[in-house]
Formats: sequence, C-alpha cells, structure tokens
Amino acid sequence: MPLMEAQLKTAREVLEARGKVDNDVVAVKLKSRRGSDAIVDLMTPLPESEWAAGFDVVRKASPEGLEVIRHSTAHVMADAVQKLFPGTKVTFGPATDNGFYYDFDRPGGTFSEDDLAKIEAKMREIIATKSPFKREKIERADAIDLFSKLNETYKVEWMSTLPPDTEFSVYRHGDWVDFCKGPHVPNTEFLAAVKLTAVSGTYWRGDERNPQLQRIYGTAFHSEKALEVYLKQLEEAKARDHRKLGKELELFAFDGTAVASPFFLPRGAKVYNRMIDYIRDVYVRHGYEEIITPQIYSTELFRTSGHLEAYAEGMYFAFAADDLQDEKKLGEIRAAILAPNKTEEQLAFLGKEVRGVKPMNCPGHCQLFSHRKRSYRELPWRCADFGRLHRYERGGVVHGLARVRTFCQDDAHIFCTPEQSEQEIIAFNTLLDEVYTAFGFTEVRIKLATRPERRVGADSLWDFAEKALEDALRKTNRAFDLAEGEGAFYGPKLEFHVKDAIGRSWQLGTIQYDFNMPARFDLKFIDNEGKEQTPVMLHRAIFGSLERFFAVYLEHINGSFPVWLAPEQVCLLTVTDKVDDYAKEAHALLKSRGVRANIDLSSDKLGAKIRNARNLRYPYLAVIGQKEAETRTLALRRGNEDLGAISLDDFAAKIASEAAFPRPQQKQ
RNA sequence: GCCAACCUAGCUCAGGGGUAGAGCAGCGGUUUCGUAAACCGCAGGUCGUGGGUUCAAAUCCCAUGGUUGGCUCCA
Repeated sequence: MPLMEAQLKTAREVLEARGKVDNDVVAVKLKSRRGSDAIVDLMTPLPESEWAAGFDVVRKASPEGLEVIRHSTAHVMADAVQKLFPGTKVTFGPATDNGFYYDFDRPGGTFSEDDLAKIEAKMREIIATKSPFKREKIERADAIDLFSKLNETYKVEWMSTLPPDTEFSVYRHGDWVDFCKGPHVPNTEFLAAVKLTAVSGTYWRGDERNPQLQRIYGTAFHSEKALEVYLKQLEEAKARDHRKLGKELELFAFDGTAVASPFFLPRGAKVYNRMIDYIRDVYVRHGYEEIITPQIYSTELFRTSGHLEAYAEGMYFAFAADDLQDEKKLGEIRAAILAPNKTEEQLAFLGKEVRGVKPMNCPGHCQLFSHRKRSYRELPWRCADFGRLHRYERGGVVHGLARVRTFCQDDAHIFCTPEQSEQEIIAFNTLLDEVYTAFGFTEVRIKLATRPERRVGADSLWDFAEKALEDALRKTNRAFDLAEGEGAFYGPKLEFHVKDAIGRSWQLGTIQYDFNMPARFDLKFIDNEGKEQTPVMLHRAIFGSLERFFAVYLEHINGSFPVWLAPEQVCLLTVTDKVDDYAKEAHALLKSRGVRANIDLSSDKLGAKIRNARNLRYPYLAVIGQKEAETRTLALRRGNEDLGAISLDDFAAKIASEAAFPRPQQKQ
C-alpha cells in the first residue's frame, strides 16, 4: 500500500479514536473547507491535515444532516425505481431545500401517482435491510466502464464533462451503485421518515431541447415526527392559500373567458383600491407625480425600447378590422412576430404596421420624458403609473393572483442625473421601510444583484451604478447579500425580500438602475451650463405587482385585513327583530360617518350570526339587543375579545382613527 | 409549451357501465333567541366541451378547454 493512502483516515476512524461516534451523527463539517464541500460523510478518507484543521459533527436533525439524509433517500428511491421498472436510467438526484428529487429516463413510460405508492413501499423494504452505504474511490476509466456496462448513458455522458483532476467515487448500498460524490448517511437505518410527494416532467440538464425525463419528488426527515410537523406546515400553508381565501371571502374570481386574469369582486376591489390609494398617499409625501399612459402603442415604441426584439413572445398584439384587410401583409406580420431573431427589416416593418399592448410602463414613460425639452431643474422626476399591463404567460406557469396575464404594478420611474441617483436610492429605501411596516412585514432582506455576463453598457457605467446602490445601503447601515451576476442586462438592482407570517420569503420590491433605456430613447436634459446631458433612470416598485402582493399579503394575514384596509369594518348583529329599527338607524348613522358597516337582520340566532361574520373576517362585530337599543350603544367584539358597550359616536370616532392610512411617527 | 393528477348543484365533496346524491349557501315558512351552526319544506345538474366504444356512458377510450403540483437546485 502506498504511503499516502496509509495516512488517509475516515471521519468514522477519527471519531472512533476519540470515542465520539453517537448513532445520530451522519457526517462531519470540516473547518478547512467551505460551502457544500465542507460536509464529509463518515466513509470518506481524507489526509490528516484536513482533520487537524478541526471539524464539527453533523447530527441527523440539523439542516446539513437532513440534506445528507435526503440525498441518501434519493439513492434509495432510484434503487427502488430501477428494481420496479427495469430499463429505467438514472440521471441526477440531489437534495433540495425541502426534500429531494431524482430524474429518470424511463423508456416509453411515465410515472403516475399510483406508482409513487409502489416505489415508496419498495423503498421501505430497502431501508429495512439496514444496508450500509459504502464509498469507493474509482478511476475515471473504470467508472466509465462500470456505468457503460450498466447502460447508464447519462452518467457516462456526465463523467466525460468533468474536469481532468476530478476525484471519482461511487456509492453503494445493498446491490445498487451510483456515481456520486456524496456525502451519504452511514446506513439505510438513518432514513427513518420518507414520503414521495409528486411527479413531474423535466429535461436532461434542464434544457427543453434535451430528452424529456421523469422527475419524482420526495422528502425525508430524521424522524416520523419531524415529517409530520413538515406535512402539518404544508397543510397550514394550504389552509391560507390565497385562492381558497379569495373564494371564501368573495375577494376575486377567475373565469375561462379570460384565463389567468383575475376578476376582483366588490369586496376585493375595495381592498385593491385602498392599497392604491394608500400608495398615492405615500407618493404625495415622497415627491412622486402620477401619470396615466396608454394601453396600446405602435410597436415602434417597443422597437425603440428593445422589447419587440427581446420580449415579443411575452407580448399581446392588437389588431383592428382595418388592420386585417391585406392577407399578404398579415403573413409577413406573423412571420416577423414569430421570428426568434428578428432582422432590422422585420423590426422596422412591425414598428410601422403593428400595435402592441404594453407589457411594461417604462417605454411610455421614456416617450413622455422626451415629449418636450427637460431642464435639470425638473430632476429628479419621479413619475408613477398604475397602468394595467398585459403579458402572455405560458399556461403552465400561471398561478392564482401570484402569476397572471394582466396586472398592475405600483410602478414608478425616477429620471435623474447620475449624481442624484444615490440619494434617490436612499430615499426609496426609506419609503420601502414605511410601506412594509404599514403592512406588517417586519423582516426584510436586501439583495444587491450585480452585472451579469450578458449585458449592455460600458463597465464604467456598471461600476458607477453598482457603487451608487451599495453606498446607499452602507450609508444607511442596511445589511444586504451580494448576488453576483444576477443583475438585469441593462443595469444592477436591489431586490427586497420579505418574510411572511409563516416564514416564507417573497421578493416584492425592487429598484433597478438603468442607463440603457435613456440611451435607446436618446433622452436628454439641459444642465445648468446649457449643455445636453443624458439622465439615468431608476425603475422601482414597492409591491411589485398589485395582484401578486394581494396574494402574498392575503396569506400573510390569513384573510384578516386591518381596519384601514378591510372591505367591511364592522357587522351589526341583532339579537331579535324587536331591535331592527334601532339597528337600521345605527347602521345608517355609521355609514354617514364613513364607517364601512354591514348589518345582519336575518332571523338566525346570535351564535350563527357571529359565526358567519367571523368567517368573513370582519375586524369588529357589534351586537345589538334590547339593552343596546335602550342605551343607544353597541356591544363591541373584536375577534374573541369582548370590548363591552360603546356609544355610536365613540365607535364612529374609533373606526375613523383606525381607518386612516398608517403613517410613520411624526416628530412633533 | 412539456409531465402528472383533477373537473359532478353557487361552494365543499360522494358516486365510478343500468333512473344523478349529501352538507352548506339560495328561496318559502315556522322560530325572536345575548356571543362560532334553530327547525320544516322547496328549488337547483344534458356530471367542463366534442367525438367514439356499448343495448346502455357521469363512469371506458380519444381529442379539446380549464384547474392543480412540477419543469433553477446539478455525479
């Protein structure tokens, strides 16, 4: 045995030497390495130097431990699938945030959900054999030979793409073998709680041009109990799904005559409009001006902006009867719209002949900016637009209100000088804090997305823009994560991610630095020396799309809107029809005072009325019986809390104060 | 668009080759009741749509529309 090999030790050997092998240790985390490379299982031999640098044990219940468990479970699943469906080839099978998947090529077959139960049963059999996971180092040529013989063509293809200095290893459990770098659990016994959750189609290496594969999703935990907790959380999320709440609370609806395009019902429309009015209230205080712009433009506009070239498949086009007279021309239009790489002639032709429905507001805003000469005195110009946008989203990706084909953004563009941009970014951050606080999103994470590989514009522009974004954050002591290479092709951006009430993260706001669009539109302003200068443009949104925000927020609050947003703020509930007259009088009075009040005069018993009103999530319930009629009061209730008797006047005043738009604390 | 599942009354769902069902909501009546579901009755469906198989289709097959979960995680 060569000297080098003799000096290698596995984590198991190191731990055993120290008498520290508990049966819940799945791997170790090396201090000498970082990221996913740092987790090493108990079977992998490493030089003394790596151990000397120190390590922590990874226990099965830890996030890293779960990742190992899930990866091993993916192996067991692949084993089960190949035993049940001979001829199926394996491809990739990683652990994910919430579980794992494995992609298979099953010739002439797909997997149904019935198959999942069979696969799961077979997995339990395999797990019950308590087979150890064994790691083997292997030479590249031997690995290629082994997997060629197994007819695992995808694995072989993958091996041939790996760099020359890659260390090859295979993992075995029982009689099954996979080309894998690990890490894995010591033994199938560690796979205590397994559930297969879904099947889906996918493509080899994620590319639509490659062969179609079958993906099976599952999840695994270190204990049955942990799995149950996870499944409960899924149920919880399902219970507050905005599509369910939207139906139950009569907020919005969908219809096949306008697929993926929401209809806001009266109750939903009230909330939607309150949200917009609130943003308008914020805008007044933050120096924005609202504009209203057209829906349909000559595609010449989108040719200038670049959308026609880069975004035609996401756009709707608009034709009038007059446009449809010439059949030959129509053929050319069709060819031009469908062309994946449009020629200059085609772009010019479309620009002249076709109108498009706007998918974004920015081109219209640039057009308006250049509508007349602009002075430096006007900058920064912050122009807001609640215009309706249409984007053609593919059938498979639409989702409730969260991904729709028509929506409205709380969109605004800030035209300013490069020197002003940092201050504008700071001001936008302040504005965001105010709005997110108003909606009860207290945990906000900021991501700075920098230049991608495919981009336009000189590096000096990128340097300046990235610095402006970063300095704005640093000067206001905001923590952020760097997302290198994730910027838009036209400029870097900040993304604002909020955490909702059940711990999920959503990207809402963004501010994007853009020096490309002003150049394309040849925007100019006259500076204080009378010279023409090009402004920069900041695209920014707080909610993103109103529709999507509605969905996120609805789930965040589980349908219970605060008084200032609620479609109805109070429901008056009568105990007996003897008090109908007083109840109607109280209802009219409250409405005249601007309270959004409803009344339930049905012959239901009080308990039923309360139940119905609670289900509709009224912030306040006001019970009216003989006592209240005599004293001209309401018996007020909020949730399960009895707030006692209150006069009509006091209640109207109370609602008025709670119904005002939230504003940050003013210094007196 | 691709893979899988689903589509039955306004809603939630049962039925799965032989006369279309329940609860809630709705409507009519009785009840007038004090903090999460009073009682009786009535009405409501060419089972998403179009074809096919069959003596017979909500049920089986094909197509089509829609909905849902996926289609980034890299041995």
